[in-house]
Amino acid sequence: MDKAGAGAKARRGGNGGRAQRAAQRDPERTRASILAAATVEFAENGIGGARVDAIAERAGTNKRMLYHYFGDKEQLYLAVLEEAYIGIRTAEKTLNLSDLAPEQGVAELAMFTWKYFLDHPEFLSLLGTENLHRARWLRQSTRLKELHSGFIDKLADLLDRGKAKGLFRIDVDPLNVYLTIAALGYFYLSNQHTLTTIFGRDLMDEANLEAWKRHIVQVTLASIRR
Amino acid sequence: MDKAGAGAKARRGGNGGRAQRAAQRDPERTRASILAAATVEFAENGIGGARVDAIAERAGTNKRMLYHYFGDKEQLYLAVLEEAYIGIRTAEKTLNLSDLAPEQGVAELAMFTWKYFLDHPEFLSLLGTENLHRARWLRQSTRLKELHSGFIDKLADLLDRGKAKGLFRIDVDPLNVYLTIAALGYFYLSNQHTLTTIFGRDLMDEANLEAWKRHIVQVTLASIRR
DNA sequence: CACGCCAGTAACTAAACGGTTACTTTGTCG
DNA sequence: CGACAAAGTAACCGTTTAGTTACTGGCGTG
Repeated sequence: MDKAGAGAKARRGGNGGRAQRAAQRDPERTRASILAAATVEFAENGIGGARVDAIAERAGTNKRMLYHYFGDKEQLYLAVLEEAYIGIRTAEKTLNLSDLAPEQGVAELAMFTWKYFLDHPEFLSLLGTENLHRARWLRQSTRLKELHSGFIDKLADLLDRGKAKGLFRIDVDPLNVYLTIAALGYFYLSNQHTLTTIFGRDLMDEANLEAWKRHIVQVTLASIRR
Repeated sequence: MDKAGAGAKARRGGNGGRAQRAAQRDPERTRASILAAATVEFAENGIGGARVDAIAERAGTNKRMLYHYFGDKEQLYLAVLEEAYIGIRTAEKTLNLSDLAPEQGVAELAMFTWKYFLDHPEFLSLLGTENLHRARWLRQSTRLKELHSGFIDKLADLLDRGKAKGLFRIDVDPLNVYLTIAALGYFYLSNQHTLTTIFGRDLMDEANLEAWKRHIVQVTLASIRR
């Protein structure tokens, strides 16, 4: 219907200044919009509840294209999962901990993780789905195996500096610190619906979100200080 | 095949000593075995991935009985969820915190929660499924709404005693303490597969499990002490 | 400038799925 | 005993689902 409307995506660069209006035919855009639609569908319904037809419709295309670009439902899911992990790994790189004082650095890491989880509920949901299936797709993905988190090494340096200054206990384990931060953020957000129902407190209220962020920082720091 | 073998379930009590061998026809047992099979199936596959035929087969019966006792797939799922919540609430009652010293009590609560999660992976999985669907069935269940956790009140008393003795900070919030304990246990276990894959450490190794239990206690206490 | 290739469409298919029907078996109670 | 109710079975049904086929239309290249 509104084919002309949107993007004005130009394929400038690389091909000698041939700036021309985007065609109705645009493989990159089609592929991207299928991926975006699939991310929503898989995040909302899990892998068993996701519908291929729904993805195609949401993407504004049809099933044939979906199979053309991604092979089948499972490979599409894998592409979604890979993109989600690439997203957080990319974001992680923007965080520079090496310039900060140890306590400040841990606080920044905690707040960064919290904000990322808060801004990307689909990532949390996909993690949940992937764990339900015992990381079946994650394990099978060569791309993702290479893409390990840089956090742990950075965090280890930060903690070492804190230990040297006598701020942190010497037996503090970097992975445990990261797991602590991730656990506090993940559980609060991913289980918000059952928790809100049972405890009758709206966890997504602005004030409560802010309080929990401070709680994560406080708990993390309290657990590593001498 | 082995119909005669197992249960020797007797319907003693309440019916005037009429102790007789369990018949092949046993509504209670059939219902229970459907429920048990459904718990496994829903926990393993989520609601969208669970198969009614698989449940019937696993239960050693057929679909007609499943529909006879539970109505439809969604009501069966609700029954499974209700039973899971009843399970943890029942277990909670065995825990007596009022006789313990404040720090000891918090430690007991943390270890109890950890052990319950560790022993009941299906409960964690069902929680995940329920949250994926925004607590749709939990909210709709009148039975579960009445069944709120007794923990928070008990914990509040315990914390108050600790505050009076000058052990805990006065601004400590009972729900936050419980969320902290639950978060640390839930995340570690429910995300074990992706975490193990990415960080290359077997989180379910006996030594690591024990270390994480101590970690939960330590973190929780460190976060509430003055 | 036409030819081949790739993006895109819509209608189709076979299998799987949730749910039902028609029927048999077993235990209970007047 | 016999009749009624509830437990149990298996075959069946209509719909939904993942995946495919047969086709159309636009774009770059030789």
